[in-house]
Amino acid sequence: MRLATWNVNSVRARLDRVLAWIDRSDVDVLALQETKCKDEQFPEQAFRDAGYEVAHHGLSQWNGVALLSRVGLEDVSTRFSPDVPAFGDPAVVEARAVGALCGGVRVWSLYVPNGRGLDDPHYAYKLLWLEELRRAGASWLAQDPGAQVALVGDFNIAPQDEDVWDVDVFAGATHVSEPERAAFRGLLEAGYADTVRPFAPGPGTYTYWDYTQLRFPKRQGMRIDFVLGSPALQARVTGATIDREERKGKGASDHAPVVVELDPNA
DNA sequence: ATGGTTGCTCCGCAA
Repeated sequence: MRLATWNVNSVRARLDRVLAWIDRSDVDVLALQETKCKDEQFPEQAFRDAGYEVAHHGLSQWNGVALLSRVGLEDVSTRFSPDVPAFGDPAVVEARAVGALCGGVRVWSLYVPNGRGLDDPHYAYKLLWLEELRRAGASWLAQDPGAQVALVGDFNIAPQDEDVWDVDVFAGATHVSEPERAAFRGLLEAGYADTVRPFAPGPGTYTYWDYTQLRFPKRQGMRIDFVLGSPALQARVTGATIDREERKGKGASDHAPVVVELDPNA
């Protein structure tokens, strides 16, 4: 079974490219982030025609997450906890998570808040959101240590110095701050491992390149998209790739798809 | 040449 995550940065602007990528990547489950549309605007039929069941959660032109699966899509939820932090006035739980049982794996497509700046209210919100995710993730494994759970998506955190092209450039910025990295470590300590890094080690291995400043051709990126797996899921991982090719050319998302191969017999 | 983006929606904001 092939499981992938991809921040597509608008599913409508990139539909042809997403369909083409699905076709050649042969994924069974694809988690999308930043679909940038409401449910009624999501091109559900195009993915159904490609053979996938669809769960989308979008409330506005911002955020938006989806799961596509051709190995079953059951028990869909848009809240990983009853206490997912809300943001704004009025406070709203944003469209940043959708989970479902796909082929025996509980998959969560996650779009972690950006944070914007260390003194921005979005930064505190980001840390709260991550802490609630950690709490929820830990509780699932406390209930069932053998659960196959995948927390996948755009975490908007570069956990290690080598996950950015020049750590000095990010001094005082989000994505690399110690509280964010501690929040990410909290997920690891709860039992979820980075299933991709062993197969795609750094330095210089990234999943995102800013559109500006010619970051992609200069190979100046960030590793901020992850497939975190529970122990039972980790045991099934036989390989992983970051599809850097997909970042090339006209009309590319600023993020590359991240793919994990799972042993079907485990 | 010292810059060089994209998507949404409406001309600013978010990333």
